[in-house]
Amino acid sequence: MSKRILVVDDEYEVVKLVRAYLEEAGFRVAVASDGPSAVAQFATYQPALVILDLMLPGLDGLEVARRIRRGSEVPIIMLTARTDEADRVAGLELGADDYVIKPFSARELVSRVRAVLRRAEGGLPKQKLLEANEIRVDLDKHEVSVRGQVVELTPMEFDLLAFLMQHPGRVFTRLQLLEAVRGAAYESFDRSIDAHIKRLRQKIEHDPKAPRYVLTVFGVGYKFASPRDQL
Amino acid sequence: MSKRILVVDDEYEVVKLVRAYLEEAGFRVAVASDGPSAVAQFATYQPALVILDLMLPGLDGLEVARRIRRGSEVPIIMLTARTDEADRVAGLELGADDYVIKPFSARELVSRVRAVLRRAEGGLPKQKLLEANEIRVDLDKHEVSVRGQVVELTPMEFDLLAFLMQHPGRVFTRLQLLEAVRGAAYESFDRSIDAHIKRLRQKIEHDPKAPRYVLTVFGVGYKFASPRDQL
DNA sequence: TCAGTTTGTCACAGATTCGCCATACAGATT
DNA sequence: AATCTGTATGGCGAATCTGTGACAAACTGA
Repeated sequence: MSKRILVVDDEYEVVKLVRAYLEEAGFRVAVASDGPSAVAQFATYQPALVILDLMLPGLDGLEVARRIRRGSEVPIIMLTARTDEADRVAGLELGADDYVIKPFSARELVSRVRAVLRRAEGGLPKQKLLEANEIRVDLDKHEVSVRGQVVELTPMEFDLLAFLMQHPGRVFTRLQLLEAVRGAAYESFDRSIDAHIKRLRQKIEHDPKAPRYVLTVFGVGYKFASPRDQL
Repeated sequence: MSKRILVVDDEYEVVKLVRAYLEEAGFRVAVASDGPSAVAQFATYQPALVILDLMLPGLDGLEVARRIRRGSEVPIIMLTARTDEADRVAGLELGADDYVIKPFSARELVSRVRAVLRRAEGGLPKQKLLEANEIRVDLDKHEVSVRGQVVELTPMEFDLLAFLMQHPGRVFTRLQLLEAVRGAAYESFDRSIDAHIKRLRQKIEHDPKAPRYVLTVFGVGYKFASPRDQL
């Protein structure tokens, strides 16, 4: 009972490669090369997962995602261009389960497919709401609130907070944070993280001078307070 | 215990730059400028990762990759020209783990190297929790607790403790400890270790005067008590 | 284009940690 | 016991790390 996967991309070479890898990994694969046929294929083929290029002729990739989401909770992995921050955010807002930045390695793609499927069938309801005491992050709505008050964060601030909250207690170096939030292609010095942390604290901490959530680990980096710490 | 990386490229300037960045990032680097010597170097040097230019004189880069793959699962990062979609795809088919498009930023390359290595070794479950009786060290959270009580350590103290606990029972000289904790070429008086040990004991030992965990080996150095000793 | 955001960088102040010294203590050697 | 070598400790200035405000650059959306 191998799983079915729908691959939507208009570059023949990419499709061929991805298909080969996925089939080798034991999946059954269907392919669509444009938006309308993707939607059609999805309806008839009922895949367990969709891999979707955001750049499509005809119907835009985001639009395809929207239509699929309209009637299904199927996991979606987005393929995006390296630079396209805006698309990435938009994709996540639509509930993409993961995204892979082009150019990607086929190996990596397969391992992400496995990871996403594992998560999906693990019965774990997708974690789209991060909470810690009085702070709430809604990944779907891309919205943060503190004590019920909605707080406006910049993309960088939001990504930082979301990432840290997904690993409470764990310490990350500035480089790790840059990489997590900006991908491998970042071009800035790691101290720029300090500035973002500062701005973030000013927006979500009650007393930014004595932070309770976004904590500094001297000589290492930053972490989100683990539940115990917040007491 | 820094990782070895093999860089294969025929452009001297590129190699020089990449090597400088990688070494600064703490890797050891070997270089080859053509296919045959790349294969030879790979065999003798046994790197943890290979960075491979697809455009090589003599033996083609793809061929090099094929030969390396024949006997090894070592991660490979390909360097490709921007335009060459076909090569890119071919490279991935051979199981390259990532590829970087020329011209690339050296910084990006380094961070991709880190990412690929992290993924590669991520497979093996690594010991991220060190325990000994009542002392617990969580490497991820960068947190130490004694009898459930969290203890604040400075970076030096934390690194020392973590290192010693990873080799319980084994004795290290002060110089070895300095090197392990501060990296190879570190100049400082090895007696400074004494001070760190002292402060460490005061934080984690029940009776710092009669330590049970961080033990002195007279005339040699220090060790973490082996399980037997702690009884 | 232009105004308003967002982000990156710099410089400096404040906080923390480290290296090292002087000295006291402990273990080895005769 | 006397002596010598090695280790522990307290403390202080130097070195390192972080927080912050200011400003410039990059980016967005009208």
